[in-house]
Order: sequence, then structure tokens, then C-alpha cells
Amino acid sequence: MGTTQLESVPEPKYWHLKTVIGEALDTDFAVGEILPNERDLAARFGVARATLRQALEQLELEGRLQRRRGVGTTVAPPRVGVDVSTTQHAWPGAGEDTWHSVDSAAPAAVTRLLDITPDERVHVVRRLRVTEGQPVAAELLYVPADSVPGLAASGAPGGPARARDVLSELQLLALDGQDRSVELGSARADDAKELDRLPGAPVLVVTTRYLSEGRTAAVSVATYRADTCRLTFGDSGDLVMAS
Amino acid sequence: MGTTQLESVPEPKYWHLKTVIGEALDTDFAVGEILPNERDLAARFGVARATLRQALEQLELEGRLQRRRGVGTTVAPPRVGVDVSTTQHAWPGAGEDTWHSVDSAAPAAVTRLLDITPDERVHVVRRLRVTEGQPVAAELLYVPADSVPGLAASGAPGGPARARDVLSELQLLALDGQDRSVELGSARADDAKELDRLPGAPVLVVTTRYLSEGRTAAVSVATYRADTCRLTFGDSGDLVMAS
DNA sequence: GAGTGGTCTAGACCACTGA
DNA sequence: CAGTGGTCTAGACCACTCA
Repeated sequence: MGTTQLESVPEPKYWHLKTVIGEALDTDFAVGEILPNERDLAARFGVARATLRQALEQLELEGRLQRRRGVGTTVAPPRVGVDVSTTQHAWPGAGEDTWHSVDSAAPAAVTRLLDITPDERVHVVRRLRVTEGQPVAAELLYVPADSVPGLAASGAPGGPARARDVLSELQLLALDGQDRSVELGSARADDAKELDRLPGAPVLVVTTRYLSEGRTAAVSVATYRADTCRLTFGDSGDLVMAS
Repeated sequence: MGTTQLESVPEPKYWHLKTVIGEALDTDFAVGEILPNERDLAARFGVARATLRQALEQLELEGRLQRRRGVGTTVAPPRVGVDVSTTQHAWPGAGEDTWHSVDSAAPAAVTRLLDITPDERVHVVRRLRVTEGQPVAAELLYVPADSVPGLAASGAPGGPARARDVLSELQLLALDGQDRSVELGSARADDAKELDRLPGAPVLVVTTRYLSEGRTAAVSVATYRADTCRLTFGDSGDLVMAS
């Protein structure tokens, strides 16, 4: 046993860096403050820029930093709690005008959830969810034409007022229940743009299935910015897990 | 206007790669199949290995791939749905023996949630949640000594049977309600080890606050593997969003 | 135009797995 | 042991923001 067994688990540099910088954020920086640029930071810590970036990426993933091309890296405010509680017998978007209709087809995964064939007509309405002035989520609601038969005669398939018609038709149905799942995803190009992020940014995907009369009457897919959002269920908007 | 405005948005190579490989996974590979190694793949696509890795990282984040050092990259099975539904008036771990007591202090963020001072005694019990043979989550339950006064006299602070005592004491309290939040995090070293992942792996952190008699009687912090898990709420374990 | 973060390269070495 | 993914380097160029 002449060899030393200590240090047998050499911590990766980027991991150590993340810890050091994370602690510095708590003590030496205020929310919104700009950090030194990546080249300076890398030089200061004596690592390559790529290594430094790996540490910053982690911190950004955890919502501790915010990086913007052409601007710099700033200390992020605590994540905002976004209420996604169930309200177990309400259709979405009742009376709100933040929704607008879009003219696109439902992806295969959604048609599967809706339990319909890919060629059935599906209304698609979209909204951008905004909290405290910041866009936090892009939500798409898929409603098979079968679910809202009263709408079949009307025109203007892609119009902006159309969304309200679809939603108000939904209200006429009896909502038997809903179920929901949350998983990690990466932002598609269009969602990323609306959320002011780069494509591939980490997002929390909330998929909700609305059940009526024994079948799936609608499906909602909401894409939340994972870096800035904390999804809350129940009556606790003040639940905070900072640091 | 002599310059061509086409291709004004050059898609990053890694993004394009991700799309191409992702499609190939659907058509040319079966679940569990091993992909060519990274050096071969990079050469085949004519990119540097780092760029190829960036694409694979994205796919792994989305739960489409699984990479293991020393082994290779395999096609991941669809994410497993893990039920985290509220069961709005039940304490955790009733009668189960999967929990064991650990001898550690509550982090500052938890003491804040519990609304106690950092020096108050807190019982900590832990469990590893397993679904379909795979570890999917590490859960820590923090119970202030004040919440379970009947336990004060007993000994063996770090023992394994202690956990059951703490949990059964909890059952005696009236549970008024609970609230919950979900956010993205990165696995701490100890959690990562139990979840069979590297430190920093993306996880979904589910924080639950148990309310009794107007105060927070306990707090649970559950860390789910984000790559393999889909958190489900409600009665739909079969809700699937593959591909 | 200067300065920022984002992408990409071509290489090196390390830690781990399994035959 | 050979082969895998994980870490790290030192550079280059690009896209973007803002004064």
C-alpha cells in the first residue's frame, strides 16, 4: 500500500469551478450584476474557455446565471413560481383573449394521445404565457374537430378571432377530468424564439389531456423555460428553494 | 441587393446533426441497440468529435439516448411514467420499509421552507425510488423534531429502523394539505451516485411541503432522473409522448 | 467597430468497462 | 488489455448587441 489512496476521485475541473463560482455568486454579486467575460474568467481560473463554459452552462441550467450573446453573463434572479395547478374541472382559456389560432397540423405524438388518425382535422390554438413581464411558456392546445362540432360551419381557418370560438365551444362540453405529465425537453426553434432563448434550450414540457365523455377531447402541450421557471402545484406561490 | 439573402439563418451543425441522428434512431435502430462510437460517428458526418458530442448530449437530454463510459451509446427506451400524484391527504411512506434514516443536517433552503432556525433538530430519512428495476429518484424527507415530539426519548439517531418510527409518528398528525413544485436541477454527487449517473446530470426536483395545524410539518425533496423519467399527475400512467 | 457569447476544430489524456 | 465515453486544451471564426 505504498500508493496514496487519497484523491482517488479527482473532481472534474468544471465541477469544482461551478462550485467556486456558485459560492462567489452568493457572496460577491447582486442579482442582475454582470460577470467578467468568459475569456477573462477562464484566464483568471487558469483553464481553457471551453472548461469555464462547461461550468457556466451548469449554473445557467440551475437558473443561477443568464447569458446573452453580445451582452454578457448576468446573475439571474430567483426562479419565478408559475402556477400550473390542476383546477380539476375547468377547460383552459375561458374568456381569455391571449390565445390565437394557428394553422398547423398536430404532430404524430399528439394524434396518438388524442387517439385519432393523423388525417383527422384538428384545431390548434396557441398562447404565450407571460409572468412578471417575462415570457415563460408557449402553450399549444389541440382540439379535434370532432370535439367541437358546432364550429364546423364557420370560416377563417387561421384567423385570430377563431381561437376564442374554439375555446368557447370547448366550454360547452362536460369535463370529466384531466391528467398531466411533466418532463424535460429541449425547445423547438419556434418555441425558443418566442421564449427568447436559443433552439435546444432546456424546457419543462407539461402535457395535459382533457377527458370528456370517456374520450380525450383535447390535449395541451405547454413548454416552460426550465432556467427561469419553477412549476407550482397547489396554493403555494411562495414556495421558494433558493440557493 | 446583389447578395443572396437565402440561408441567412445558418443552422448550427450540432443542431442539424441532432435532427439527422434523431430521425435515424426512429428508422434504423431498435431500443437497446448500440450506436457506432463517437469517433466513428464524427468521422462519418465529417465533424469534430466535440460537435458530434453536442448533438448526442441533446438527444440524451431528451431521453432518446443513453451513454455509459467504457460501454457505448445505446438507444434509450421511452421514458417511464412515474406517478407523483398528490393523494391530497396522505403522509408519505405509510408502512413502507424502503426508507432509512440518515444522519445529516437540513440545508439552509429546507430550513427556510420549514420556517425554523438552522440549529433546530431535524430528522432526515431517505429512500431510493425504483421503477421497473431502475432507480429513478432519490427522496429526502425532512421532519423537524417539533413535528414528532413522541420520538424525542428514543435513541439510535442514525439507525435504519429509526426511519419507520419517524414516519409512523408523522401519521399521527392531521395533514391539512400540501403543495408542491417542480423544477430543473443538477444532481449532487451523492444523488448522482445512487441514480447511476454522473454528478451534474439533469434532474427534476420535486419539492413537497406538508402542512399541519397551520405550519409546515415536513418537507420532502425528491430528485428524479430527468433523462429517463416522465412525472405523471392524475390517473394516467399510460400517457405517452414518444418521438 | 469593439466586445460579448455561440460554434467548431484537432488534438491529447483520463476513467471506466468488459473480454 | 483494447475500446468506450468524459474531460481538457488552445486556438479560430461567427452572430449578435450596443455605443
